Amino acid sequence: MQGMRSEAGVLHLDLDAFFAAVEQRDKPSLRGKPVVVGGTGGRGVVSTASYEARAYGARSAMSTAEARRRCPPGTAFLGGRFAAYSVTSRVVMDLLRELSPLVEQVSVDEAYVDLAAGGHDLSVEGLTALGRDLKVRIHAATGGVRGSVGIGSSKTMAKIGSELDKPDGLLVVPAGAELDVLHPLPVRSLPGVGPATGDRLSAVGVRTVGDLHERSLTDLVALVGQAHGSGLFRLARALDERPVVPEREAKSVSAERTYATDLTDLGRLQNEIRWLADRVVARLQKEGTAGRTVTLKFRRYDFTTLTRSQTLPQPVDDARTVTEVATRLLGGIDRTGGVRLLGVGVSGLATYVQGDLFAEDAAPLVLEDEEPDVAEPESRTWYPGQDVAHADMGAGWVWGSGLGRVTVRFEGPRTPPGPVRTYAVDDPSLVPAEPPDWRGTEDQKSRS
DNA sequence: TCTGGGGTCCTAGGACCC
DNA sequence: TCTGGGGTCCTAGGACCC
Repeated sequence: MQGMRSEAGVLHLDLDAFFAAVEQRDKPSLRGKPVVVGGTGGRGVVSTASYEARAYGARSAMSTAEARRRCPPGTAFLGGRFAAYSVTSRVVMDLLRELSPLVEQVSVDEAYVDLAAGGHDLSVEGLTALGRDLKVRIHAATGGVRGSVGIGSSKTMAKIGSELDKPDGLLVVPAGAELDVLHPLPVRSLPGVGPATGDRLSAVGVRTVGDLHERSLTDLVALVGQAHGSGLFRLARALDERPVVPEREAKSVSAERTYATDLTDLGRLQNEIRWLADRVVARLQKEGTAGRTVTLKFRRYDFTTLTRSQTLPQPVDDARTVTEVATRLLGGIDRTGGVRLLGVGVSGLATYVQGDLFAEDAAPLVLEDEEPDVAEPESRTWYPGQDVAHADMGAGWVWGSGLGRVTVRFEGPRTPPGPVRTYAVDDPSLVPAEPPDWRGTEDQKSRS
């Protein structure tokens, strides 16, 4: 059948209660006991509950407070040691790479392997032996961590296979048996069907994948949208040709923080934004990348969440610009009642080299009357976010710089959005000034 | 003490261009 | 003067995943 491999050549591995398993491995006293790893503060949530803790009802994404209520005295609540998880994860991923050059790591504890690309015996017996052997090697190499393996003709079938037989499971779905496995399952067990989609489907009587199979493409698209609808239509028929892709470029980098108590003080909010921007920028620089869009995420005391973003003419990776753009975005948000969470992100990423090329031919700015002399060497240090004065245009701030020119937006902290102009870097009528005074955002807010 | 932190993808509307 | 599509970019929000 079109869209389905004729053999079960994709493997999915999911490590069982991974964080908790590493803790139990490293602390023998925790073995056999309920262990909950996650945020331990007042607003923490559970990352991983050991199977012993799951027996009491502890679950991932549950508030830690709720997990404490459910679990008996003696349950270990741990904050998590991500370096240890990361090292253990690498050991496992290296084992997978011995199976095939095509390994797609989805997260620290999950990966797909294209077994067909690894030249394996893809008979059911061969695959079963391979899966069994892999599980044994993982357990030995990690010192006790176990995983569940699913093998099928597509990523979806492999993932469903590992899901159906965990923990410590192994399920091979032979080519041709897909629909028999799929159709009795609740739609919620399909990857991509969450609470919202589940409710919508349920409302029209679709509870199992078999029910889904009976619906027309048109109905499904009308119900959940074009992309999701056609995806579900195909999934119900086990049509999934997504390849196993080893490395994917990151598309965004972000950092966010939930505060133990809601913040109201503007100075404190600004400090937090700076701290978040520093973290994001450190990672951008480590990866040698930069991005054009800066996003501020904002969660109010009542959990309503909004984002504000601004796309800059050129990619940025410096703390100053990211901080200032994010701080500016904060100015437009009503903070009444307090802030539960702040986040700062940078997206539209490009590598440094690509970034320069991009800026060269895609800078959406018309060069102004004074022809910038690109050949002229940069005689002065300009950095995005810097305040400047211009003889004709008045006060502004540096939006982007590079390639012998500087882009200025004439929009000071106390002035409304103004025009954008690009000048040669040595334009004498452009004069650096003092850093902006962000206390001005209060004025900005009351005026809007 | 309800509801973390890091992501991806999709949708929809408006601006703008051809 | 009115009416028109298509395409891209940007912004905001939502669903989902681990």
